[in-house]
Amino acid sequence: MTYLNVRTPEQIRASVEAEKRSPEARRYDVTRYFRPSVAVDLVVFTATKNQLQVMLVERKDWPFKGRWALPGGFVREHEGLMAAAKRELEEETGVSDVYLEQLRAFGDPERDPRTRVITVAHYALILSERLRMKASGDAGQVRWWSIYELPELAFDHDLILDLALTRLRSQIMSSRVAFRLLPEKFTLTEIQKLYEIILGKTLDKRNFRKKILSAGVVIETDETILKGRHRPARLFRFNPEMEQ
Amino acid sequence: MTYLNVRTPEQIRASVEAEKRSPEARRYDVTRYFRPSVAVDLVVFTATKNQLQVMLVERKDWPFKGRWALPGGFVREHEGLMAAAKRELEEETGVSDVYLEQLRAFGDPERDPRTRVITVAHYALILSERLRMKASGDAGQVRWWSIYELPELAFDHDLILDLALTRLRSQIMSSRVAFRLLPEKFTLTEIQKLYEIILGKTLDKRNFRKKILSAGVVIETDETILKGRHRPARLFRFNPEMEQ
DNA sequence: ACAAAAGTGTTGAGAGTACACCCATGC
DNA sequence: GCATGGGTGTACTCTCAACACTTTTGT
Repeated sequence: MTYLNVRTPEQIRASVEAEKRSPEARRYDVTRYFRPSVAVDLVVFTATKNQLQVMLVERKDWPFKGRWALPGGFVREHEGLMAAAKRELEEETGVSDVYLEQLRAFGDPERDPRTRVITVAHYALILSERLRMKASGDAGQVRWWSIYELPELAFDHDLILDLALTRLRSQIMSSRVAFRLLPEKFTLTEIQKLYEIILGKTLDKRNFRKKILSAGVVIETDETILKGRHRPARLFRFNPEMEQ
Repeated sequence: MTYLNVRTPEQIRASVEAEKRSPEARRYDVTRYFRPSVAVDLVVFTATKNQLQVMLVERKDWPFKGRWALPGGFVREHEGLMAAAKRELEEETGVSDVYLEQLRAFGDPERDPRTRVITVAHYALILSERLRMKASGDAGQVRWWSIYELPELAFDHDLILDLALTRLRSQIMSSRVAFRLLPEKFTLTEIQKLYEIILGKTLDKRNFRKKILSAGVVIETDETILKGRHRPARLFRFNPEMEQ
């Protein structure tokens, strides 16, 4: 969309500094309006044990003692939404470079019984092997739950999870996000298993391979891997040119 | 997604009332965290004069005097995000039942030079004939702009508009949103013109008709309309069963 | 030799695309 | 009768889905 004039971060920052100290600033004080708390919540998916799993934390704080919820927390004053989500995820898991994408904001006035909290939901994909989960802050235990055997969730987190799952499934076939859930080198059967876990249905082996290979998203390596008394499988890696 | 347990609004409200007055409430006061201002912004599209047009308001308030921006405003204390967007749109245009959908939240800490404002962007589709735009509140003039001849926009509204346009174009072929931009009865040529305006390219008449008719989204009426010295056109109406 | 997963092609159906002429009307 | 937009069908290509047997290894 080249016909839209997008201001650079430098231009924005310059105007901020120039205008913030203007004598007119006080007259138009927007902070007089109602200000809600703003949080970020994360739907963190991983695929293990033939199940698509989602990360939940057990809340210890009032009024949720013992209820499970999505990891998340409040946005800080000088922090973007994505940055807040990244920080919360790292605090909870110790992992820093993950695939993160915003879903949308949830702002029902009664979604949080404590006070008005608007939350911006994100979803993340993560290799479970990289994880070393730790409890932190107000949160108690952190663990993976199969999406087919979920506990009752706090707030409107069931709605958020539902949306995240729908989004993940609709993106998986048309984009390359699934490769965020795979190690550097993998077999075609491993990718297929992953797709089957995410979509919740079996796929035809020949059609799947044809599609993956003709899409050019994987590159054949000259390595094979042997996992049992049968023919060894060829290893592939993701084609970095297909990042889009 | 039947395996997710979604709480009903009644259940949520009940727990709110039960828990809000608990003696523990004060100990876990979440309002001690930083609270930004939260706004909703609207990308309102219409199609007229062979152009896709977007509604912009001229700001009179500091520090934007004379700059154009998307219509929008702050979310109130007991108001959902969609409700806030609807209210702002009605204040600005007098029109109440429009198609509205959330895009996503924009929260760059420096997107607003006055203070930290997180905005939840929405897009709307509206029949321009129904409009009676009025200036209101802090806003000056309101008018339609062709998406191909836009002024420089305030804030990050160029980014938001860009996203809305991309979303509209990708939804138009797979969903029924386009019919929100048409009167009750219309000719097939009128729909085609609308699609061409939105997508910014010409379409093949025979293929377009084949697709629209076989999708079952329109119902033939027994009326025709005569607009010039040529064969009269058949009028169709939207099939309400295809709402999805 | 056999168990177990890896690997490999063809066919039919449906969707999308390209393309050109007759029809009904007002003037 | 002619100008103007309304209305119609066919052929090709490409994508998707269904479907079964051979290969390579360890034991």
